[in-house]
Amino acid sequence: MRLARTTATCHHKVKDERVITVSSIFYAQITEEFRSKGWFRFNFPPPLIPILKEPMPFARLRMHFMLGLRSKYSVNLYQLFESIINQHDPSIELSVKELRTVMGVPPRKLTQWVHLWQKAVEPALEELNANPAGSGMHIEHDLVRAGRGGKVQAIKFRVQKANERIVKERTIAQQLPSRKRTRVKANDIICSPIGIPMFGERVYANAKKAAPRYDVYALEKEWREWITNREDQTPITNLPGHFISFCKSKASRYPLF
DNA sequence: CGAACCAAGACGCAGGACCC
DNA sequence: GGGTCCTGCGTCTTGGTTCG
Repeated sequence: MRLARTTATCHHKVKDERVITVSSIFYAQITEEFRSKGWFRFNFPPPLIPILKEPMPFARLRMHFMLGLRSKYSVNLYQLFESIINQHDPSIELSVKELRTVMGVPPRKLTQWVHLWQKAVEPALEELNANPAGSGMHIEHDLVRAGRGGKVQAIKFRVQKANERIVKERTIAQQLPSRKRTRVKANDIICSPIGIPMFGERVYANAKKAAPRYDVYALEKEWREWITNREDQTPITNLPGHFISFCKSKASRYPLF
């Protein structure tokens, strides 16, 4: 319940137009019977789905490492670097103003470059580079100068994965099943707490087509009981397809008019 | 509960070097 | 020559923790 009340605010673009989306992170609807059996069914709000499907804004953070960082500026820079490290070109150039925003420097604080550098940027880079095994990365930088005195205009960061991270990611990639062998689409199954997984909206939509006028959720309950109690416990490779066939068979034998 | 302590963060200054 | 940077140092503020 608490999670369902958590809201997300996303700044993104829709057809070259800047949009702010404010939404709950998911909504939940479940019968008392399913709840008593330990099932939890949730759906993502429609405005959030295209945002969640876009992988670029997301990064996998190492929380144990992040929590050990001493400076708030180290934390913010670490999040930035994790967001670009998997890109083809894992580098980013930020103006001083953008750097201040990214690092979360309050307005009218560290206004001189020397202070920003000495007290925020340099200590943060040193902290992240001091433990490449923990951060999983190594960061290099170049200062972009211009004008009299060579005033710093921008800073370019280049992020490299640490060797341990490269080896680990290769190992994980080798352990993943081949995509060609994956018959069930990811959208078809929402979560799998125990036993038979719950289905996504696409499966229910197809089930409604297969069994018009039927309550597909009641059919699902019937199907799950049958699956659980059947004598022949041969594994079913395509559960969503099996459920839809069950609905189709039921509707053809007992059509509702 | 309040004082003492500590670390992080913020800011200032001096002197020298560099760039336009 | 003026503007800016860097290094090094010191001081102050703030927030959190520890201890009596």
